[in-house]
Amino acid sequence: MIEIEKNYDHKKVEEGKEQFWLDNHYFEAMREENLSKPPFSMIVPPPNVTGILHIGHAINTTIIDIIARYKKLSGYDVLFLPAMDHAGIATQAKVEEKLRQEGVNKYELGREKFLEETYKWKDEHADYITKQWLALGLSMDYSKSRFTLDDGMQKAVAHVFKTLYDEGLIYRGERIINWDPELKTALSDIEVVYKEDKGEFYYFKYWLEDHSTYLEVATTRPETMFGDQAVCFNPEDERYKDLEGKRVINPANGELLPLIADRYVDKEFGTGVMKCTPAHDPNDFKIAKRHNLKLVRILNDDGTMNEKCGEFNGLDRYICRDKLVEKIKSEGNLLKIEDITHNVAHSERSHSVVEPLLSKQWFVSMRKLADAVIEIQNSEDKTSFFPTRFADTFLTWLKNTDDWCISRQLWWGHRIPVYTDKITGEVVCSETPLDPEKYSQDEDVLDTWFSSALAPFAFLGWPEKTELLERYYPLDVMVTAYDIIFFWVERMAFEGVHFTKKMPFKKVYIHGLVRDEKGRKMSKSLNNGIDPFKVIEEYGTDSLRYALATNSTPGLDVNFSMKKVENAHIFLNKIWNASRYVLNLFPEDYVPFEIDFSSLSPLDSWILNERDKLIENVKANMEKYELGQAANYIYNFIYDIFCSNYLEFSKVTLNSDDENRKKETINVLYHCLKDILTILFPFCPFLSEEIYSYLPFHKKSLYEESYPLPYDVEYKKEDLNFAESLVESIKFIRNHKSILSLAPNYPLNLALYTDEKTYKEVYPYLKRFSFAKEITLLLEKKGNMVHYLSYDLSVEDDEKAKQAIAKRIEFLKDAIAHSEKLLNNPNFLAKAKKEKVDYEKEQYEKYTSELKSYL
RNA sequence: GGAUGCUUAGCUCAGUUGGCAGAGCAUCGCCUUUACACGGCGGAGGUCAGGAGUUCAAACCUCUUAGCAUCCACCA
Repeated sequence: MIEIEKNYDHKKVEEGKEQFWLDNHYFEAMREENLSKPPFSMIVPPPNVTGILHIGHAINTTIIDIIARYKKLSGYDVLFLPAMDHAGIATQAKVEEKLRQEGVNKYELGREKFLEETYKWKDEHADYITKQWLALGLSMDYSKSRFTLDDGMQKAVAHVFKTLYDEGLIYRGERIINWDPELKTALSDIEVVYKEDKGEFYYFKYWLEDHSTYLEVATTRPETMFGDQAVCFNPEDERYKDLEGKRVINPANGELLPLIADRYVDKEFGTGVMKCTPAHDPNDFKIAKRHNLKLVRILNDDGTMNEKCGEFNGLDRYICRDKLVEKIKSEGNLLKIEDITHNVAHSERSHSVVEPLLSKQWFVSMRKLADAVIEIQNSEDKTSFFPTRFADTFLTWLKNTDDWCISRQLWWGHRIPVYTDKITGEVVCSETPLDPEKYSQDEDVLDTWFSSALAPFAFLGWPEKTELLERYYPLDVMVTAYDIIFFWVERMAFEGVHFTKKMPFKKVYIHGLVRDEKGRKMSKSLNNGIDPFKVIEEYGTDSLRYALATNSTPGLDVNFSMKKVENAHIFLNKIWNASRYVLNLFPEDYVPFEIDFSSLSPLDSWILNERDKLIENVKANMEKYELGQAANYIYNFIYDIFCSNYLEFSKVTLNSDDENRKKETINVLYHCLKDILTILFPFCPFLSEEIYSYLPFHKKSLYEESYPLPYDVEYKKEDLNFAESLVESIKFIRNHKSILSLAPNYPLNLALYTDEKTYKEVYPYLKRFSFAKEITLLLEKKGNMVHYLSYDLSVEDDEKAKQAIAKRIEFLKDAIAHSEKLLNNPNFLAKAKKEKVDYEKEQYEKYTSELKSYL
C-alpha cells in the first residue's frame, strides 16, 4: 500500500522538481549522449530587463516549453535558449525615473556612472526574471543564457553594422523622423502609437502681400507656423490658380510666403489651401524637396520653441500654441476654431506627443533587404506561419516598409561604431574600438531591435562558426505573439537572410495576447494585471500552464481568469486521485509485462484502442501547434474514458476471481497510466513527474521515457462494440431511472436477450453500475427491449418504463426520418461519397429493425 | 482609407478534409456507490449575428450587410 495524500497539493508536488531536472542536465542541449538525435531548436523572445514577467510572458514561454518537452520525449536533442533584452528606451526611461526620484540628474551623473546604475538595475531584474522562469517550470538551457548587450552580441552587432555600412545599406541622413521630446531621442516608425485625441482646428487669415484679400488656411499645430515656408494649393484648383507666384503674409511672424501649386494638396479637404512646414512634417518635407524650399526647424530637443520663434523662444510648444493663437486673434487674423478628433502620434514608451522633425540620424536602407526576404517567401524555402494568415501580415509589411531609423539619442545600448578623426575629420566605421585619443565615437546608440534582430544566429555564436550555430541554425520554430511581428520577426528575417542566406526559422507560430476575463487589455491603469507568481502560489505552475494552454486557440487572444486556473486544478486533482487508485492496485511482486493482444478482454481492447486514438490525435495536433486541441483530447480521454468508464469497469474485473484477467487488467492499467503521464508531461510536468515516481519500475525521470506510439494492432471489432454497448446500456438504465424519478441506486429488474457468452460477460458490469436486483437471460425476445450492438436490454415491466422506451422510439423515428430523407434523394445516392451512402444505409437498417421490434 | 479577426447554450469558448451542434462554468433534479464532495449520475438549455449563393448536404466554402476588436496608413 503506497501512502499518497488524498488531495493534490501543488506545493508539495512542485517543490524541488525544477532543481532535480537541472541537476540531471535534462534541459541542456548538445550533450554527448544526445548527439545522435536530430536537433530541434527554439529561443525565447527575450523579455525586457525593464520589469518582471507578466502573464503574457507566461503564455509564450509555456507554449515553447510544452513544445520543447514534447520534442524531447519524441526523441530530439532540444535546444531551448534563454535570453534577455536590454530594452534601450524602456530601461533607460525607468532608470532615469528612478534617478529623478532620488534627485539625481543624469547629465550631472555622466554617461559612465549612468550606465553603471543601469547595469545594477539590469542585474536585479535579470535575477528576478530567472527566478520566474524557474518557477514557471521552463526547461531552458540556462547554461547558454544570453543577453542582447553581452560581449558576443557586441561583436555581432559591430560586425553587422560595419558590413551594412560598407555595403551602403546603412547611411546617415537628414530626414523627418519621429522625435520624443520627453526622452529626447529619435524613434522608429513602429515605436509611435496613434491615439484619437480631441484637438482644435484653427483657421487663420493669410493676407496677400498687397492686402487685397486673404486666404483661409487651417492647422492643428499653429506653433509650427514659425517654420512655414510656403502656402500650397492643388494646381487643378480653379479657385487659386491665378495666385501662383504671389506671396502671402504669415500671421505668426509677418514673413512673406510664396504661393505654390503641388499635387499633394487635396482640393476637397478644408479650404483647399495648406501651409507647408518642411522641417516638421514628412509630407511638407517632400513638397519642399520638389520646390526647393528652405528647411527651418523651430523646436528644441525638449519640445520648447527655439530662437526662430521670436518672443516665444524657450516656451513649451503647447504654451506657445495658446499664446500665438491669442496674439493672432488680437490682430484680427483668427477666423474660427473648430473642435476635432484626430489621430495624434504618441511615443510608445514615454506616451508624450511625438514631434515629426528634421534630424540627422542613421538609417538602414530597407528595400534591398526586404526584397530578399520576399523572394525567399515566394520560393520553396519559405518559412511557414501558424496560423497561415500571418504570412500575409508579414509580407505586406516587407512590401511597404520605409527605411529604418536606427540611431537613438540614449546611453543604454549598443553604441554606434562610427568614429571621427579628431584632426582630419575623417569618418571611419570600425568593428573594434578606435583610440579615443585620436577618434571621437558617435554619441548615439542603436535601436534595441537592431541587436535582437540578430538573436537566432548571434545567440548561437555567430559571427564565429560555432558548433551550436552549425547544429541548431536555423531555428525550428519561433513562438511569439502577434504584437511583435513587425518589431522583431520581420527584422530577424531580413537580417537572417542577408547574413546567413536563409530564413532564421523554419516555422513561426503566432499566439494571441492574454486579456482579463472581460477581454480588456491588462494594464496598470485598470489594475487588472495578473501576476503569474500569485497564480502559482495559489494553484501551482501546472494548473497555470494547463489553463494557459487549453484555453488558447492559435493566433487569438485569451481571456484569462483565475476561474480557469481553478478548473485546471480540479482536473489535476482528478488525475491525482485516479493515479492514487491505480497505484494501489499493483501487488508486491508486480512486474510490468508486454501486452498480449491475442488474449485481451473486450474492455481492455477498448481502452487500448482509445489510447491509440488519443496518441494519434494528440500528435497530429502538436505538430500543428494546436495545443488547446491536443489538451482537449487528453482531457476527454482521462476524464471520460479512463476515469469515468475504464477505472469503474476495472473494479468489476478486479473483484472477480478470474486471476488471469485480473493480471491483464492491472498490467493494462499500468501501461495506460504511464502513457497518460508521459503525454501529460509537456503540459503539467510537475504533477506527472511526481506520480511517475510512484510507479513501479520507473526510471529516474519521465524525461528518460519516450513518447508513446499507437500499438500496431487490429482490435477485434466485436470487442469494441461490446464495450460501447456496455457504456450505452448503463447510460440507458441511469437515464431511465432519472425519468422515473428513481434513486440512482434503486434496484431494478433487467432482462437481457443475448447469447449466454455475452450474458456472462455483461452481467457483472450491469449488476454493478445499474444496481440491478436481478438480471435475467432471455432466450426468446420479448417486447420493450432497447437494442444495443451486442445485445438487447429491457427494464422491469413498469407502466412508467414505457416512457423510457417512448423516448427511444422518438429518437429512432427522428434518426430514420433523417436517413430516409437522404436515401430517397436520388442526387444524394448519385453524388455523395460511397462511404457516406453505405453508412446511411446501415444506420437506416439498424434503426428500422429496432423500431419494428417496439411496435 | 486599407487589411485581418471575431459573432455558436445564461457566461467563457471549442468545433481538425462540408455529413443529425460540443466542453467547462452556471443552473435544475438525484446520490456520502470502498480513487476523487476539488466527487458521482442524470436533465434542461442553440434559427451557429442577418441575408443571398454554391452543394445531394453548410456553423464550416463564396458574396453581402451589421456589430465588436485589432493592425497598417494618415489630410494639413
